[in-house]
Amino acid sequence: MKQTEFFIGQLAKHTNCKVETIHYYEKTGIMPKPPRTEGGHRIYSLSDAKRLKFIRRSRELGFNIGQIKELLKFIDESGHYCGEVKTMAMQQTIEVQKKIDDLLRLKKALNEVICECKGGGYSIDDCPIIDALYVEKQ
Amino acid sequence: MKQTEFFIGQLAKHTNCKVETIHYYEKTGIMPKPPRTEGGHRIYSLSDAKRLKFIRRSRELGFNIGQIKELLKFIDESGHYCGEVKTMAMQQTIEVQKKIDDLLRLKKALNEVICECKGGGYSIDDCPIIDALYVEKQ
DNA sequence: GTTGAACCTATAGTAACTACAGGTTTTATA
DNA sequence: TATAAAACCTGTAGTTACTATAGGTTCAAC
Repeated sequence: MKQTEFFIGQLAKHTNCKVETIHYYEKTGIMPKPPRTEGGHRIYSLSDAKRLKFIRRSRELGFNIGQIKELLKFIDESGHYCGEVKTMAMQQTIEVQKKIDDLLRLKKALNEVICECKGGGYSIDDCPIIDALYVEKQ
Repeated sequence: MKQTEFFIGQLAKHTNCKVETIHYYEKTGIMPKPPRTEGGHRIYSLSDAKRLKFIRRSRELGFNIGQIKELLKFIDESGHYCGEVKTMAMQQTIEVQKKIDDLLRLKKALNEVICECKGGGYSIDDCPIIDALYVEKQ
C-alpha cells in the first residue's frame, strides 16, 4: 500500500471521526464507495481525506447532510456559481443569529430569576422564567 | 366541557405543536397525564397550554428534554429553598452561555468565509467559502 | 503459522419527534 | 335518534446523524 493510500482506521484518525461515521457517510452517499483490497478492506486516498474534512467542518457549522450534499455538488459537478454557495452560507448565519438572540433573551430571563430569588417556589402563574419564555408569536 | 378545558387537538393548535408530539411529551414525563373523559379523551387546561408553550419555546432554544425537566422543576417543585433555585438557575445560565459562545464562534466562522466571497456568477473554483471548508487547515 | 489488531456487515439503540394503521369516541346534522 | 365524519385512542415504525454491539474475516507482524 502506497503512502498516499490508507485504510478506514487511518482516515478516521486523521479526520477525528469514528469509523462507523465514515461507513454511515458512505451509506448516505456523501462519501464515495472506495476501491477495496482483495479481502474487502476499503482503500482511501488523500482526496477522500480532504472530502471528509470538508464534511466534518460543514457539520460543525451546522449544515445537515442534505445541505452538505448540495455543497458537494458545487465541487463534484461543474456549472455551479459562487453566488449559490454564498446564499447558503448567508442563510445559515441568519439561522444562527436567530438562535443567539433567543438564547440571550433566555439568559436575561434566568438572570432576572436569580436576582429576584428570595425564597419559596414560584407557581406556574407567577414564574419569571415561564413569563420570559411565554411569548406569543405570530 | 368548559371554555377553559379542551381536547388535545385544540391544545396542539394553540401551541403550534403536533398531537403526536404532545403524546410524546406525556411519555417522557414533561407533560402531565391529564384527566380523561369517559371515553378516554385527554382533557387539558389553560395551564397545560402555558406549560406546553414553555416546553416548545425551550426546545426552540436548544434545550433537550432533560434540561427542560430541570427548568420545569422551578415550577413543579415548590419545596425548593431559595439557594437551591438560585443554584439551578445559575447552572442553567452557564449552559446557556456555552451555547451562545458556540453559536458566536460558528457565526464568526461563517462570516469570515462569506466576507471573502464575491458571490454572483463567479466560478466555483474561486469560491472562498468552498476553499475555507475544503482546504487543509492547521 | 499463529496471534491480535483492524477490518467487514448487519442490526439495534439514541433523541426528539413524525407518520401511519386500525380501532373508538365525540359531535354535528338529518 | 341515527348516522357519518372528524377527532381521538394506542401502538408501532420511520426519520436524522450518528454510536454501539455482535459475530465473523483479513491484515500484518512475529
